This record gives sequence, C-alpha cells and structure tokens, in this order.
Amino acid sequence: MKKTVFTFSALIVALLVLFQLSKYTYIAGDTSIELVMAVVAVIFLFIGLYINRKNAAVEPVPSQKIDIHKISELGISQREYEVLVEISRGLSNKEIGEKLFLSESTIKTHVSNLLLKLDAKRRTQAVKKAKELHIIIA
Amino acid sequence: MKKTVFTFSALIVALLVLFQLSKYTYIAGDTSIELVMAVVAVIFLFIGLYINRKNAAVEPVPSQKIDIHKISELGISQREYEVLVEISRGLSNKEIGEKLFLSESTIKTHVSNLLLKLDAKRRTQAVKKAKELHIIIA
DNA sequence: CCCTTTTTAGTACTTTAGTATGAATGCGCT
DNA sequence: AGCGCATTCATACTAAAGTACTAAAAAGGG
Repeated sequence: MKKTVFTFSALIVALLVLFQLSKYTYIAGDTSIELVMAVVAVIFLFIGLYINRKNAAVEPVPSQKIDIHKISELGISQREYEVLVEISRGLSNKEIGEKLFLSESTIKTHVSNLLLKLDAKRRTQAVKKAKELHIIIA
Repeated sequence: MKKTVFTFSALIVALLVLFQLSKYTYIAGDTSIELVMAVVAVIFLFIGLYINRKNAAVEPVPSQKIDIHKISELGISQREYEVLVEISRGLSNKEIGEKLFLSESTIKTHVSNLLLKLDAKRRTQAVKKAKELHIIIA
C-alpha cells in the first residue's frame, strides 16, 4: 500500500516537472514539440518498466524456504532433522550412519521417531510430507 | 527475439502516430500541449507495464515441467512411470499394486527395472534422481 | 502373421527397513 | 543433586524392499 502511494506521488511530480519544462521550451522556441514528446514517452516507458520489475521480483521469492518454526512445533530434534535430510537424499540407514559417524541402530531409532512425528508409515512418505510442510527443500 | 522486434516496431509506430497527432492539434490550436503530453505519458506508462508483465509471466513457468523426452531416453515405459509416480507419493509396493490393480510381485518387477534405468540403489534415491532429471514434479 | 517389447506374475532368496524394548551417557535447568 | 530430554547403542523380531530368474499373455509394428 505504501509502495503504491509513493509510486503515484512520484508520477504526479514527474508530470508537473515535464509540464513546466514544456512551457519553457515553448517560450524559448528553440526545441521542437516532437523532441519533448519523445523524452516524455521514453521516461514514462521506463517508469512503467520499473514499477512492474519491483512487483515481479517480490513474487517468486517465497517459493522455497525451510519453516524452522514447524520443525520445533513437531518436536523434531537437530539430529533427527539431519537424518531426515539424508533420507531425502536417498541414503540408506547404513550410509547415513557412516556419514554422521553413528551406528545403524541409532539411525533406526531416529528414523522411527521421525516417522511418528511426521505421521508417516515409510521413509518415502516422510520425505513427501516434510516437503509439503516446507521442512526440507525440494 | 521475435517478441522484442515486434515490441519495438509497435513503439516506433506509436511514436509516429503521436507526432502526427501533436502537429494537428498544434495547428488547430484548440488543444493544449499539456493534454497531449499527459496522453503520451499515460500511453507509454501502460506500454512499459505491459512489456514487463509479459516478461514476468514467462519467467516463473519453466521452474517445474516434466521432461517427456528424457523419460523415453531412459527407456522408461508407461507402466514403470506410473509406478515411479506412486513411489514418489510415498506408497508401498502393496499399496501401489492395489491402486493399479496389480500384484505386488509385478510392482517389484517394475521397481527393479526403474532402479536399473535410473541408476539408483533404493526407491528414495530413485525419487531424488527423477526429480533432478525433471521426470516427476516436486 | 511374425517378431519385439511390454506387461504381468510367480518362486526363492538376500538385504533393508521398521518396531519394541531396554539401557547408558551427557547436558541444561531448578 | 535430581529431573527431563536428547543422544547413543544393542538385541530380537517382523515387515517391507529388492534381486535373480523364469515364463506367459498382450500389445504394437513391420
């Protein structure tokens, strides 16, 4: 809302300035009306481009972002989250254990807790749900 | 490229038309220069808005799109692809069989072939790779 | 009609995954 | 010190997942 007010204010100011400018050149008579018109056209073309660039740049940003609040809301701990990320990368329990320097049984414990907290029956379902909840990136 | 040429052609035509219009109003003397200027400003402002709306609308589209060419390139059949999609939804082999009215052993056959064609060791890894190859949507 | 590919399904087996339970350690907080 | 919680690990299962092979309809193209 603030942005819209500012934009229109800037437009009005620009118009007034150009009006004054056109009057001076008219009196002086050394500049053609066509040239002034062309300048006005170019300036407002770029103003139009600028307005939409701002609007377009804001929109596509919130497509991907991890929701830290939801992670703690589900009671998922740091270690469990690390395991969840590795699951989404397609690693087996043994491989995750080797990567995090933990035994396979520890990973199994974390996975079981994750399945409970994410209300999933399988690790594939857990990955799908975690992505839907924006806990992990696509 | 074609779009850019068309846009600039339209701009040049619009400018020429406005030049002619400004001359007629100047001769007639019944219209102020300020009014013509305002019309020019508004028209080009909207042209600027229109150009960027088109550009902004095109950009976010190619973020997600299934690559049909790659599917046939990897030799993945229709049935195998259906199974792949259900795997990414977190279903078990038995559940996929029930959904597609097939036996679990048939699903296992499809899954094994998918893992070979996607060069994956596990179904979770197959899902990850399929997403990276834009074969399935996120 | 023949040939190839796809789709289906089975058996038998190995390997992961997941559950249940118990237990030890460490860390922060009161 | 005592409590709760996170983290770690183990054993013993059950349940899926995945492999290897075989085989037979069904579909599609030449």
